[in-house]
Amino acid sequence: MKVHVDKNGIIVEADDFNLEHTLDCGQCFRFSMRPDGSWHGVAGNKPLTLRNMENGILFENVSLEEFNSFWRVYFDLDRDYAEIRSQFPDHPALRNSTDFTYGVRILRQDAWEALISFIISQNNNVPRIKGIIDRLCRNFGEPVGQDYAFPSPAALAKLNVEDLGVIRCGFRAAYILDAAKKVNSGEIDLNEISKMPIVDARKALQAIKGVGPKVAECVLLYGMGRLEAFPLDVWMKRAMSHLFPGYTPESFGKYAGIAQQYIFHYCRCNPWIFENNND
DNA sequence: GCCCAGGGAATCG
DNA sequence: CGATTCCATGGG
Repeated sequence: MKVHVDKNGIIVEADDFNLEHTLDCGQCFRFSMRPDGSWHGVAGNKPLTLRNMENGILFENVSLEEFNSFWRVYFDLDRDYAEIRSQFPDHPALRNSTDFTYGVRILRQDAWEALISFIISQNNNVPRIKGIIDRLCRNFGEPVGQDYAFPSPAALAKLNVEDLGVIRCGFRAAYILDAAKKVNSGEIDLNEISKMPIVDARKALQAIKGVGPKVAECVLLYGMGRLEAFPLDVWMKRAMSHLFPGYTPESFGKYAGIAQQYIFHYCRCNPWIFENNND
C-alpha cells in the first residue's frame, strides 16, 4: 500500500481495495454513493468522503494523522488479502467469488454500532436498514459537521419504545432498548466479549434480546475484528448447500469470515446461479 | 412446530 | 398496476 499526501487529503494506492465492494456488500449501513460517484458516510463520529482517482482512492480532507490513527484501521488496509486468499481451500465457486468480489475489505467497525445495526438488520433489507439507522442517528445522535454520530448506549438507554417510533423499526425497538440498557449498565461489556473464546462470545452476545446466532456472528465479524466468524443468512445457507456441499465454516480456515464476504456478495449479485434450486 | 410482529424493497402475475 | 415474497428473532 502506498499513501500519498495530496492537497485534497490522502490518496491510497493499494491492491484489494474497491469502494463499491467494500461499502455496498451488506457489512455497513452508513456509507452511500453520491450522484457524483463519491462515497460518503460516518464512522467513529467522523464524516468521510471518498473518491476513486486515477492514482488511488482519495480520503477527502483527511490528515495523515487521522488516516493513520483511524481510517487505516477501519478499512483494514494493513492486511494482505492476497495472502489470505492463498490460504483458502481450492474450490471453483470460491475462486469465482474472490474474482467477482475482488477488493472487498472487512471493515473494523465499532462494536456497539455493529450490535445495534445488525439487530436492526434482522428480517430486513439493506435500503430500509439504512433508512432506520439514518433516522436513529438524526434523532438521537450528536451532530458532527453536516452529519450525525451514532447514538451512545446512554442516549438510547433512557428511551422507551414510543420514543423509538420515529425511526419506524417495528418490533426491533424493544431489542434496541434491551441492548442499550445492558451495555449502558455494564451488564454486557462489549470490549470484554470481543476478547473471549468465540464460543463464549457468541453465548454472551445472545443474552441480548434480538440477538440470535446470525446477528451475533455479524457483530463478531464486523464489530469485533473476529475474522473467523461466519454469518449464515439465507444466502450463505444456500451457498453452503449448493456450492460447498460437505463444507463447514471451519473448512475455510481462520479467515473464514473473509471467505464468507467474498461468497455472500458474489451470490447476492449473481442470484441466478441458484435457479432451479430450492432449499 | 406454527404463526405473528413493522415495513419497504424486490419480484411476480 | 396490485399481489406476493423476502427477511432473523422472540414470544404466545
